[in-house]
Amino acid sequence: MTRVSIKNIADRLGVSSATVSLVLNGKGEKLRISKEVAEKVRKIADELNYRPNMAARSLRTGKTRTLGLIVADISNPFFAKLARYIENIAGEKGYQVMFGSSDESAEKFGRLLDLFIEKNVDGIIMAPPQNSEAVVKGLMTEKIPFVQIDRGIEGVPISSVQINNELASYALTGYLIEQGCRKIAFVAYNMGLPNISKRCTGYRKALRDYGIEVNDSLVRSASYERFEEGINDAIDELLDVGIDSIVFATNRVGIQSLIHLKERKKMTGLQFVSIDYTDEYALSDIPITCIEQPIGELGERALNILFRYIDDPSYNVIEQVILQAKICK
Amino acid sequence: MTRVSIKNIADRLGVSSATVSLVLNGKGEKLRISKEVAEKVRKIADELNYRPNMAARSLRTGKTRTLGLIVADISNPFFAKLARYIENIAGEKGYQVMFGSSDESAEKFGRLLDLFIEKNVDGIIMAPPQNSEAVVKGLMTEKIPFVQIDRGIEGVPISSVQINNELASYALTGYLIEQGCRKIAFVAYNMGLPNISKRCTGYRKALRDYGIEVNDSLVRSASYERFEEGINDAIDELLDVGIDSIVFATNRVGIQSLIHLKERKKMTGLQFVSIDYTDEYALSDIPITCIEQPIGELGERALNILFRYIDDPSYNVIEQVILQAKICK
DNA sequence: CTGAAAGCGCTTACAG
DNA sequence: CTGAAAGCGCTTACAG
Repeated sequence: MTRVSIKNIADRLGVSSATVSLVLNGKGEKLRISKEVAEKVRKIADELNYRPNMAARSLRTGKTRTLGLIVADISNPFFAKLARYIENIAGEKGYQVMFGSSDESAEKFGRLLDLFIEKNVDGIIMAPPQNSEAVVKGLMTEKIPFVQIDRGIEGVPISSVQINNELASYALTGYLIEQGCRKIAFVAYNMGLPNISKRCTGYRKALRDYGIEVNDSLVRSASYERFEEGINDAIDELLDVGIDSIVFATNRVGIQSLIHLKERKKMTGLQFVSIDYTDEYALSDIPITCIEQPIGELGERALNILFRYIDDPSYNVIEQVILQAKICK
Repeated sequence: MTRVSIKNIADRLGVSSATVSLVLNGKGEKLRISKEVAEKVRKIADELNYRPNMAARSLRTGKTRTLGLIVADISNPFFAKLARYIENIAGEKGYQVMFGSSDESAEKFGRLLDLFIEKNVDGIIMAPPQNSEAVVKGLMTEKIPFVQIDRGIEGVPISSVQINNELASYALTGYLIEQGCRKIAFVAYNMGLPNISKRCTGYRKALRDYGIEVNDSLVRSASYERFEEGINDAIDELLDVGIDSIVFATNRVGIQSLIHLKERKKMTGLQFVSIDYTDEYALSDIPITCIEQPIGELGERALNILFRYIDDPSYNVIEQVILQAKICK
């Protein structure tokens, strides 16, 4: 049983497929198709359970009503929540979302980009990994609109939506200092990512501004690929060096660090702050001060920009949005 | 600058577009296109940065190399992880994934299904919500293959992959009883979902088998729509009734319950078990015994079945897979 | 070894 | 008010 097409409906009614198409696309009124014909078309389309074939429509119109979303890892709660917001907003406009996880690999990222382009997505939201400058710049020569989220390639005019990473980290570090901490560690992953590196800058700046010397051995980073071991090693080494507090660059970093500290029974006497808030922190007995990212607003802003590009191909203003993220206790 | 097509390449080389298509699809050898021509085609395709237009290919072949995934909520860690496994396995076979969240609403679920069908996805993985029997049965008349995951419409022959929900719950409840608990509560959401209802059955059965009377006032359920309030109310009421332990039907239920209990400072003296393991539990100070779902295997099994349907349209065996999930401490 | 042609299902200017 | 026709970019049997 093959799917019913516009032509099937047209044949059944003895009208042309153009008529059917116009009616079904709500352009019947404007192009003065008679009410009776329109009614018959709609009725039979309904009866036959007609579903438009988007491949055909896309081929004709060049539009797919599909967006591509490339994150580092869809199973990371931050990106999962972001995906959900994006799905909702896109859905309201009649768009579906295709997703892909880059695992912070520029190669994988590039492959996903190619696939999404081949599938003619109307626009792309992406968190570009390290070393993806060339790939992203290449994308600029395609006609497909895109917006960066959570991070942005440095020094390149591409729209992006992110939080004020430096200030977030600065505020958290300052908070620790005011609590009396002096041996403050900074734990992160993939330090080359622009957002992470800014978080590190904010940490360093806060120390300097408060007259505390920056000790590079207190700045640790795991790699994405060997994440758990990397974090565990970092924590072990920091404990050896001697610290009184830690700034976690992301929730994933914080959770793994706390899990390891708990296993080693070394939670006491340390203070923690973290960028990102998660339920894990709420349930943990260690008080931890967080910067909660406005994930909904990140998604909304990014999609607003993207849809503006999509809806008006002549619109070429670059918007780099930086949201302020505040400490929540 | 419009995208380069097969025809552009053909014109450039003075060959037919058929030749180009064959070469680019690796069928040049078999259909004996000369090595020289093939080489030239590949070279120029590369130079011009040719990208196939999938809309055109799909229209012709009827295939999109895209799968649809419908979960309850992509931001729920269980589904987010599932999505990641599905993405990986699909990706290896050259498929992309489009996702949608039903919010446990049959209407929304039906709409997502329609959209995915119109977009010609090659197959669908789905966690059907309550009251979606009619919609799912309707899908059976379409030619598009699909597999249920995490749950399955009861009494209908459709492939599904899920854990042994009843046994999981039975084991957890039995564990509590053996620890000496007698006033054991069961907290869930949307009790009408087949997987949740089975978890409840397992709980009841364990109590009976151990000779403990089932007290219906200890069985509580929140709705998906008013989740937090529902759980909080359930916990409050249970505390009033008096309990010594709780079986959490899912991690989301468990986390919200624990957050509320913690706020009310009522953690002590209670024992907890939960279906699903999460980092939240690991970091919480309350010992909690879990059934960890084999999410990777769920995804892998579901995709294996789905791809078998996709790759061989004549294959029509229905597979209902039930994985055993064991207690992990 | 390669080309000409049909056709997938739609949309849209054009003609009447 | 409606139809005939072209064309989006591909693939694939067919012919030579």
